[in-house]
Amino acid sequence: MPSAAQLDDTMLALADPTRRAILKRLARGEARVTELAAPFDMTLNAVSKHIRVLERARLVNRRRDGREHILSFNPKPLDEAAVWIERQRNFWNARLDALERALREDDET
Amino acid sequence: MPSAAQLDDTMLALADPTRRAILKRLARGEARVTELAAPFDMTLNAVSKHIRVLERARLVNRRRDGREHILSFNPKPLDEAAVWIERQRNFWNARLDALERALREDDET
DNA sequence: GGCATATTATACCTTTCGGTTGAATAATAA
DNA sequence: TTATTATTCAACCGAAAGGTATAATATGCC
Repeated sequence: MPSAAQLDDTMLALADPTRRAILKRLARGEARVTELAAPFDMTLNAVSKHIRVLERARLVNRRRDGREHILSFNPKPLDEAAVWIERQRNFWNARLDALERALREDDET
Repeated sequence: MPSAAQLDDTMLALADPTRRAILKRLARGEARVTELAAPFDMTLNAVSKHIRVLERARLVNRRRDGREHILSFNPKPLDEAAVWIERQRNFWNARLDALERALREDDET
């Protein structure tokens, strides 16, 4: 059961194209900060901040190897977000099913 | 193929507990603005703004009936968000599978 | 030691967020 | 017509987002 605050953090982290791109990259394997920053037309500092947002959401873990910080992907919060989304979809579908049932009953009278 | 901007809007809309609660309510059926606002300890105006954010993300549709605005749930952007999340998870799992295969091959030598 | 490299910290700026209050608009009811 | 009800609009506020430039902190290398 993901807390509301955890979902807030996760969704917020996903609500930015730079951060989604970083995650995409990390889903394929670890990387250092500089490597992650390379594709982007912004300061290393800005990317560093984006990484911190991803860390706050626990989507990214940091390990230090000398002066290099090595980032890795943690899918767990993504799972929790997916569960929330799936649940709403289920409620929605259940409602449509009930509506359909009701219409069918109506037909039979 | 959801545009980056569409995903931005969707994720941002989901990154707030009030808006998630509103969506949850709407997944069970339409409601008016006042009805949606009732459970929350904030101004009707604030809720009205949250609804606008949900509309911008196309998660909510508005229909007018006299002076009442009737809001309904649109699951489409939720589907697109789920697809994005699922895709990252797949990349991640593929990577783990490859790692496992590599380890197994190593065993056989 | 001294210099280059990897990364964060701090301070600052502009825009957006989430909320408020108070006024405007539109539709219904008396 | 005059209230009352449903909703938005507009202005404002403090806090956070997303970016910059510059300084600080480690670590690695000669």
